[in-house]
Amino acid sequence: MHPTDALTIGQLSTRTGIAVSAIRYYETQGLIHPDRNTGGQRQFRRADIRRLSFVRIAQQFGFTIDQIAEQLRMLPKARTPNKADWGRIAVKFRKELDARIETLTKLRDDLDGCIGCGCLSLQKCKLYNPEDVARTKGSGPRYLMGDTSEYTD
Amino acid sequence: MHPTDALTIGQLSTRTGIAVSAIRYYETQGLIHPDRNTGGQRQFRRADIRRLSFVRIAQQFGFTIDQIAEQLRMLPKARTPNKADWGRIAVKFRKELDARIETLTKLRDDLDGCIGCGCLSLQKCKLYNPEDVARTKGSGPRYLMGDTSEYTD
DNA sequence: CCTTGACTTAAAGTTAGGTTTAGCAATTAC
DNA sequence: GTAATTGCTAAACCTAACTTTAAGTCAAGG
Repeated sequence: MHPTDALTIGQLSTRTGIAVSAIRYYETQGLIHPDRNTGGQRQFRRADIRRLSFVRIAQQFGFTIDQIAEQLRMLPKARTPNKADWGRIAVKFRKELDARIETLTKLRDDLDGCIGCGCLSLQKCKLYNPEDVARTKGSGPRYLMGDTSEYTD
Repeated sequence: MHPTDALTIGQLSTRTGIAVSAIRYYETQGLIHPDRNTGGQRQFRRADIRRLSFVRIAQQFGFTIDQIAEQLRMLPKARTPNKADWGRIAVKFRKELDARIETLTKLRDDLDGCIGCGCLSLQKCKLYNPEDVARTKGSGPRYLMGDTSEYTD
């Protein structure tokens, strides 16, 4: 029952638990590059199961599709990725994760300070002035925090 | 120059660093409930500065507008919220934060295991089967992880 | 051969959290 | 008093990450 190791999109979906529509979408985003058979249908390899699984894990970690695509581009194109290849990527993710945990922990500690003072005051509260943001735009008492969005005004 | 403590939307925007359009949006989402003057323009109170600042902090923590609105609904409507009121909310957030840090830390530790084995194998890898998710839907070898999205298929 | 089920594309729809635009009214400044 | 600001609403637009729909093609079984 496995003349070749090719998988249809439906089979890949079943094996990974990822919706068919999502898999097609991932192709448009450059996360996977399936071949096509003579009829134009996608043909995946078993290595794509791992690839897609990696995508889901990375998403769980909070990475965007673009960031994930960037990592995947570092995998060898010529051969099937091996342990070491995946390991290198995992190390990068580990670093990112460390950073995020640290940020969140710092935020939590600042919140602890706030529970004590109950202030939430623009001038005094640490929460409004995390060291890693603010300050920069030096224009009086504005800019509470430089959050993820670009439009601070 | 301050006959009453009422603020226009522009003033509130300046004081909080939040765009006027965002403030209007927050009103549609029930985060703030400004009065109107005779001309139909919004009139905010100084307490709204704190309220909006709280919104931004909560967003930094990763909460959605809906979740934030829910918390804000627990503030007293009759009087201006005091330290104790804000403190109670902060405690709830602290708990949520703790949970998130824990999840992320666990994920990181699992990743550490993976760097060692380099597996990323559906059957064996911890990353695919975090204890807190999976299992539930008991239907063969599917459902890698129950991530944030609803459409697992 | 023909039906059924899986697959194809393109385009439109969805949610979150806003921004932008258009056309008009109220305030403020001179 | 009039011009420049600022504010108002409604509706359209934006990005991410997909899903849904429409209309049609391919593959497998009997």
